[in-house]
Amino acid sequence: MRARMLAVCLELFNEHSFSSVTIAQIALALGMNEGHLHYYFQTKQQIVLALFDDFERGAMAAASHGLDAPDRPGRYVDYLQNWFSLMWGYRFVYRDHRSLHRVAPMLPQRIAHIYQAGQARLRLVLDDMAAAGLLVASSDERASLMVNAWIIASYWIDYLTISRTGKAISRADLAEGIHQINQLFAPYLATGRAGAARKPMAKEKAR
Amino acid sequence: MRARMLAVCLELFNEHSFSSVTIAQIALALGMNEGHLHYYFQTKQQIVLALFDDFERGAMAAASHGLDAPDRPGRYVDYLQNWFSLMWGYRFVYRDHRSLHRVAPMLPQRIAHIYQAGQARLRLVLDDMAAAGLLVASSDERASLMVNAWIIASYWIDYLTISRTGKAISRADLAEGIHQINQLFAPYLATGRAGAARKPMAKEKAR
DNA sequence: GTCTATAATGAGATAGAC
DNA sequence: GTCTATCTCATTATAGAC
Repeated sequence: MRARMLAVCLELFNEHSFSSVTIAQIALALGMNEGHLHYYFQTKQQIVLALFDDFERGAMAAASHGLDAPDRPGRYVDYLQNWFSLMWGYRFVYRDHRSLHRVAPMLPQRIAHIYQAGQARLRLVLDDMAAAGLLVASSDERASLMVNAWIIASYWIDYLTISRTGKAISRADLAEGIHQINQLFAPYLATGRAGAARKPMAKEKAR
Repeated sequence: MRARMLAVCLELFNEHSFSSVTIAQIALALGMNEGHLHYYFQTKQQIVLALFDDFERGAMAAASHGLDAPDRPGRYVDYLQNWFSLMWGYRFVYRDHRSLHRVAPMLPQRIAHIYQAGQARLRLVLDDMAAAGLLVASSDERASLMVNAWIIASYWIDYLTISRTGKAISRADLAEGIHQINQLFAPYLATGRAGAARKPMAKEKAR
């Protein structure tokens, strides 16, 4: 039962927003009484914390995805898609983190922690790629790339939502975001259209 | 009087957030009575609309900044700093646009419009730079660069705020954001450290 | 113009019958 | 477990005296 309730809440929060979805609306969607909902979750905070636990687990898993197979080809693509997929599934966390903050003041710290862990892992992926000769970028360049990639990925959905006012966006629109990230890396890729034009210099060492 | 009130509101909204700052707090900061505040602005919507008008004007001005002197050296730097400065001055608009939406449902459209206009102008700047030989990037590459630059710029403050939980961020932290944008363009710059490594190919035409 | 009530909402949460 | 009724609380907005 709890699982179904959380699934419905996730759906509603993602589709609308955390603050605009009231307990009454959740109860309605569940076909249960408003008061009865409090039988399972006393407060709205408990709902959001339960959902956030799932998100946190997913984020940690996505961040570590493929760390065991550093030089598998296509790992980079998998990694990106995995990450975008998670962000789509829990887009309310990104979009509404300020209203979440209001009802669950401990979340910002946990979000910051996820950011740190995720960015550290992403950095490792880039370092691996550099070591494998797939990416030609200095340590500083990799640092900038990592931050820029992180920002574009994290805010892609929000950016799209604002740009296309009115029109709803779908999971399919993530592809465009992935394309933007690819374009970010293109100049540094050892293979590929744009990267071909850039010859690594002697002073640029992989590590 | 209205001007002073708006200045105080802007300050409060930027510092805290639109939704968490109540009419009572605004009145307190102004040293006036809560009821009396409604004498100047009947609703909170009117306050936010007045502030948004200013932001909109600023945004349009910043977007057009230097369009008349296409090839002035340093124009690019000016443009960026101007834009970041505006975003800092009205950061509550970026940060709290969802709560603004709630009280002023017409804002999303106006924000989308500003995005469109701003992005179109930014695209012109990049085209100018390409035409002047400062930027070596195909039309597609410029399109991607524009979007990525827009996203990084628009969300830099939010990104920092989340990353550095607890610690307040200041106007000085914008420099780092500008650095990230510069790094984004670096591989495509005809001059500059990273760009030096990238030789333009014959098939890459400026336009 | 300025203030003191006070109304009007809208939401989350609780008590207690069944 | 499920429902009805109610409480509390914050916040915006209004009415009207001065």
